[in-house]
Formats: sequence, C-alpha cells, structure tokens
Amino acid sequence: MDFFVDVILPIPLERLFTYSVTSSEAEALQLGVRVAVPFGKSKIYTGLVYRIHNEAPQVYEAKEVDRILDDFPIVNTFQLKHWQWIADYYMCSIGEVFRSALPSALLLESETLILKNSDQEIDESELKDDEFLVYEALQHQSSLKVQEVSAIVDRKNILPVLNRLLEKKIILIKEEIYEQYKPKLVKYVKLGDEYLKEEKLESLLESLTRAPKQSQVVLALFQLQAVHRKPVKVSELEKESGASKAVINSLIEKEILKEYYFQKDRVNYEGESENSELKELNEFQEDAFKAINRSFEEQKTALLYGVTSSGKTEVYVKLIDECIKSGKQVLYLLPEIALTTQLIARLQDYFGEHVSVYHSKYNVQERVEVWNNVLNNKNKARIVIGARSALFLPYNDLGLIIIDEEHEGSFKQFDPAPRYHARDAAIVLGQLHNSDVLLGSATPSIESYLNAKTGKYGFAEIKRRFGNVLMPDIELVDLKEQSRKKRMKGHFSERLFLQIEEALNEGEQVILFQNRRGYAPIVECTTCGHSPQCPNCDVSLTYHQFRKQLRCHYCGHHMALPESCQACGSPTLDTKGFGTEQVEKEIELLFPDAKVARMDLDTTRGKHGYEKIINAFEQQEVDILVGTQMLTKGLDFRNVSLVGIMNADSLLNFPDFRAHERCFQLLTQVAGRAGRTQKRGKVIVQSYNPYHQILNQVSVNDYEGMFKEQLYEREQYKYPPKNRIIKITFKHKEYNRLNESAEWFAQSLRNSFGGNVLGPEYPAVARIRNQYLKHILVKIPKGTSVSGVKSSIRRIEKSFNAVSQYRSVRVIYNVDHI
DNA sequence: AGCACGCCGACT
DNA sequence: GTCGGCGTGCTC
Repeated sequence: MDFFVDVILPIPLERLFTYSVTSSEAEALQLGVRVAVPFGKSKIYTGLVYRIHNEAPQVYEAKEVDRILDDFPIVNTFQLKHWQWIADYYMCSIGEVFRSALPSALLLESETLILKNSDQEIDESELKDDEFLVYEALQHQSSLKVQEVSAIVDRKNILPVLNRLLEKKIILIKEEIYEQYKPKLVKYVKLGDEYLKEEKLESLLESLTRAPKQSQVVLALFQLQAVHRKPVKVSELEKESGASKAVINSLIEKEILKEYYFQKDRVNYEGESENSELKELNEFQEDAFKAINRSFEEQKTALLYGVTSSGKTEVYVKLIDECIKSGKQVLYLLPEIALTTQLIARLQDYFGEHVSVYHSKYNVQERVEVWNNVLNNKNKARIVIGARSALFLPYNDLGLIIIDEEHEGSFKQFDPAPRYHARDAAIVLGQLHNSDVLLGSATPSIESYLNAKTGKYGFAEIKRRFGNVLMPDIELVDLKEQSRKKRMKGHFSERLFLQIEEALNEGEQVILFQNRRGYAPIVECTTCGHSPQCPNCDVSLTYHQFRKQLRCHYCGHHMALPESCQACGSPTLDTKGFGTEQVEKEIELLFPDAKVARMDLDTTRGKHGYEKIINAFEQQEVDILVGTQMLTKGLDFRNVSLVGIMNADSLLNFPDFRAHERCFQLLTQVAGRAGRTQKRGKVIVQSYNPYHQILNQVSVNDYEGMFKEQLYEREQYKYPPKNRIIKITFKHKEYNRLNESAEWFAQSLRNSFGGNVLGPEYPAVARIRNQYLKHILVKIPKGTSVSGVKSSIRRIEKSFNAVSQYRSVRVIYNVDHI
C-alpha cells in the first residue's frame, strides 16, 4: 500500500499539499511532526504533517518527502485546532498561522548555494567579466549565496551568469537546508574510566611527576570534585589549576581525563530558588479573587476591573499559584511594551524558576528553548509570561490564561497575517483546553465590559488603590485661554509650569506625555507655505533635531534639514506642532537644573533600550521623563507625583470610532502613574478643548459614563461591540487602478450587503512606500451570520481576481479591525 | 508568497 | 541584437 501525508506549508495558500512517504516512514510519522519537502522547481520548505493516509492524489503525482525533521511531534492537536480557528476567523490560510506560530529557527528553508567545482581546469581568459567576478569570489569563499552573487555582479537576475558558469562546469549548485537551532553545549571533564580505582590513581600521580602542570590539573580536579560534588566544567578546571587548555587537552588525549558535554539552556533563572511568600490580599483583592473563582466555577471567562495601582498583580499571583499547584500550565499575556523587567522580576520573585518569558526581544535560539520546555511540560515553563505570540506555544495542559491590560489595541496583530486579536484567540484557546481565562484592566475595552454586563463574562472589581492611596487629582487646563492671556511658556501652561517647579522642589519626579515623537511633525516655509513631504508616502516629514534630519515615520526615508525652502528658496523655515524632542528641549531651557530623559521609539532602540531609561528613572537619576504612550504600560514608579499631558487634543481628533475610548484609556493609564505612594498624585491635562466630554470623564474617573455613551454611539452607527466589522484594504502602486478595483469590489459588496458597506475611502495616509491605499469597511449587524459574510466576501474576491487588471491589486482582510 | 516562463522596450 | 522589465500561472 502507498502512503501519503498532507502537510501545512508556511505560505498563504488555502490548501494542504500531499507528499508520498514509504511505509516505514509512515509508521514513524505522527501528526505535528515537521518534514522537509520540495516545493516548486527548487525550493525546500518545512511542512507540518496534518494527516497521514493512503489516498493517492488523482490528478498529479505526489512528490516524496525529502526528510523527516522530528522524532516526536513539536505541535499538538490543541494547536492545530486553534490554528484552524484563527485561519477561518481572521480570513487567512493555516499556512500563515503556521509561519507566525513557529519560532523561525524551527522553520528552516532551503537556500541555494553556489560552490566551486574544483575538478575543473579553468582558463580564466575565456571568462566574461561577470563570470570572472563570481569565479574570483569563489577562490576566497567556499560557497556563495544567491544574494551575495547578486551583490558581486551588481544585478538582480543572476540566472544567466550562473547558467553559463554551470555549462562551463566552473560551479556547482546545491540546495542547502540547515537546522538553525543549535543547542548550547558545555564541556565537562572527569577522570578516565581507567583511573577510577585507587591503586591506578597512585601510579598515575607518580607517572606525572615529570609533568608538573599535568599533575597540577589532576589534583585540581580532585579538589573541585571534593568541594562541590558535582560535574566539573573545563572552564572551571582551567581556572582552578591555572593550567592552559593545551595541558588539559593533552591529558584528554592520553585518556587520563575524559571530556563530555551537557546541553545547557540559554534562558535560565539565576535568582534565588527560594520563593518569596505570597502577599496577603487585602479585603478588596480578596473579594475580587473570590468573584473570579466563582465565575471560573461556572466555566466563564472573568473580567477583573481594577483601577490603576489597585494591586491586580497580587490577585493574578494567587490564581497562578493555585493553578500550578494543581500541576497545570499558566499563560500570562501582556502587551509587548508592558513586558518590562520590573514585572518579570516580580513574578520570578514568587515563582522563581517556574517562569519562562517569551517575546520579540528574545532571539530565535532562546525561543526554541522555551518552545521545547513548554512542549515537554518542563517545570521551568510552568508559567509562561509573554506577548501575543506566546499564544502559539505547544501547551498540553493549560489551566489558566491571564490577559493583562486586556484593552490594549496592540494585542491585535496588524501586519502580516494572521491578523488575530490575542485576547480573543486566547479565549478560544482556553475553551480548547478547558482552562480558566481572566481578563484584567484598569480601563476595560467596551467589548469586554459589555460582555461582563450581559453576563457572558464573570466580573470582579477593585475600586480602591492599594494601601488606600487616593486616585490622582486630575486638572484640565484650557490652552486657548492660557495663550490668549499670554501665560504660555513654550508648550507649557503656567499651571503646569508651576506644578513642575513645585514637584522638583519637593524632590519628586515628573512624567510628561506627548504622543508624538521627533521635534516637530511639520516644517513649513513662512514665505510660500511649502512643507517638505516624503517622496514615497503622503505625509509631511517630521523634524528630528538631534540629527538635524527630516524623517518619514512610515517608510524611514530621511534627509538633512535644508537651509532654505526647497520651493521658493527663502530661509524662513518654521516648525508646526511639537513632539517629545521639543518638549525635552523646552524643559532643558525652563528647568536648567533638572535632569531630563526621553522615552520613545528613537531612544529605546536596541535590546536594553527601555531598561536603561526605566532604571535611570527608577534610581531617580532623572527628574523628568518625557515620552510617548510607551510610558503608560505597567511601569511602577514610587516617586512620581506629577503627570503632565502636553496636548490631549491629538488623541481626541483621531478619525475613527475608537478614538474616544482609546483617549480615555490612554489618559487614565498615564494618570495612573502618578502618586503611587501615600501622597496624592497630580495630573495636569492641557487641551484646547477642555470641555470635551471624554476629558471630563477622565478627570472624574467616570468609566461607567464613558462606557454608556460610547456604547450608545457605537450602536447608532453600527460599530462594535454589538456589530462586527471587517476592514478590507486595497494596495497598489497605480493610483487609477487602485481606485477602479476598490470601487468594483465595493459595488459587489453593496449588491450583497447594501448600506453596511462603507467606502472605499482613503486612509489618513493615502500612500505608503509608493503604494496607494484604500479601505472598505463591511459592518456585520448583530444576528447576521459572520461566516456567511466571510464566504460571500471570498466569493467576490474570486470574481475580482478573475478580472486581469485587478489581479495585481493586493487585498488584505482585517477582521475585527481595531 | 516565491519563482519560472514569456513577451516587450532600451541600451551596449 | 541582448538585458532586464513585468504580467501570468503554478506550486503536491
């Protein structure tokens, strides 16, 4: 009988691919094992076995599986079901989910290598220029990658050159696959088996009298073993004996010593293994804890609404503790930017080596190790704390999922596919594992709060800040009035200025929030009104003073700041608007004695970018911290008494239906950084529009009011949470073709869904990296079948792709777009 | 998504 | 004439 496997390939194609295997291979294979398979003319991909069967394909001959990569499955059936759900719900292929789920080191791909054919006699004079260049490069390097050849001959299409060289038998071509993950090995030594007996030992030491260095090494080894009673690393022995590697190696060669290796994990918790005692919960936390457990008993997802600094983490810790005592795994999801060392250290303090961390700043090797630890249900991966991608780890016995800062929009993956929402996908994962799911936030999303209100979720609440610290006092300042009365110092109102002064005098710290990086978003000529634009995107270039540069925040294009206007030549350039950099500069002028630091994308590049700034602020080496929304997430500073919002209007004026909700959340979260100890914190919100409803709701902490109003508005305009939306983006470099094709698509959609189709419309930035963009929004009213709508859209896409002019237009689906 | 194949304009 | 552009179609 013939055997076949259906595999998932990491490409955006709907279907699975069938390959043939031998009967012995079929016996060894299991679902969830990786295989290397040939694909197309020359490529080799990593596929995942999804089905093993005997049904020979009818219309084509299946290719053979190249190689089986795992002895045991590295993906389990929970994951496969979960991936399928994500693919269906978020309208992408399971291959795309596969691609983003696996750490890249486990997704090996073939690479074409060009090798020299050394058997061949070569007459260099017969080579053309480009051929010679490749030939010469191969004299220095044993192999070249396609990209390298491309760089050498300075051309994109290198196939002709390679073909000519192949014909002349100068080169060989090879498809190379390599396992990217290499376990880290540590070298140990012990005494050779021969010398383990007492009598042999004596003669050994005698024989070494003429080699003092060597006997020193042997003695040092004894000493180390006697003291530590554990295996001895080569590096330790080297240090202890003072002998060189060469001496040790010659002992190994004589088989007096024996070397051996242990695999070592790269990610290790080095702290105390003794855990701190769990803190006692206060009465409010205790009530919340009980309420959460009650909803878990009813198999419900629970929402924990606890004001900033109310001690939600302690509640989480207690739940985690109970869960791991029952032997199950815990997943603790956080937005990427909230994954600070502060929080991780806190959890490790309680759970020590049970905690594993998984997020984008981990390198590929470290990620594979966490993956394997979770797969094997290792103790050190009992608790995984991570960003949204931690959702894809191979849990086999998940007991609890916590999604902290549940309201955060960054839980939704934006690009590339799968464009999933980690919170929602986590709830589905919880259902598959039958595990408890807890959402936590100080500013719940409208969706989750509604679910709690309607009884779909359980609900728990902590209204008091920990230690009965008062909620910060929030004051709104009218910028219009202040500037009319000429009370502004730069972008600081008199109120804010005086408050900063006071805080500094008291030796307290200040946080200033401005949701825009750079110095100024627009440079403008006061003579002709011209402002420099990005050549690739439809945006003004932002001025960054620290490099005297104009930069595009969409494509990275940058240029030096021109001396004079590029349109009219007059030197009257001025800036409009302001970003964090300018706030920092003004602070330096207004408060020359204060130490300022800035935290935004520009200052936190690199692996430890955040940490440095956060640590400096924590150690009070910095008095004033200026930053973007990065500041809002999970940072806990004791000594901050004042938070200033430089300009709240930029948050309110976003042109989408979530702007007000987001503004409320952001401001409440930043405000929550103030006054985390006994003294009541102060927050100053500057705005041209201080009577705006949302600002007032923030100032009196009226979440309920905000919720009711937003819910009403969303219902009126058929937006989530009661309705669902799918955003369809069209992308093409030709303006006209994009317009036509998007219009065609919208018309077809309208035929099916009438007034529930909005657009096509240009987004605020209508061109990015030379690609024009247009959006269509499809609203799905409550009660309508979501899957029905999705299949209609898919049908329309098929006819769309049948039109040849439209086919090159990229169509991107974004289900539940944030 | 890649990647090869095939047809068309711009240069050595 | 060739080189390199891009539209088209396929991948087990």
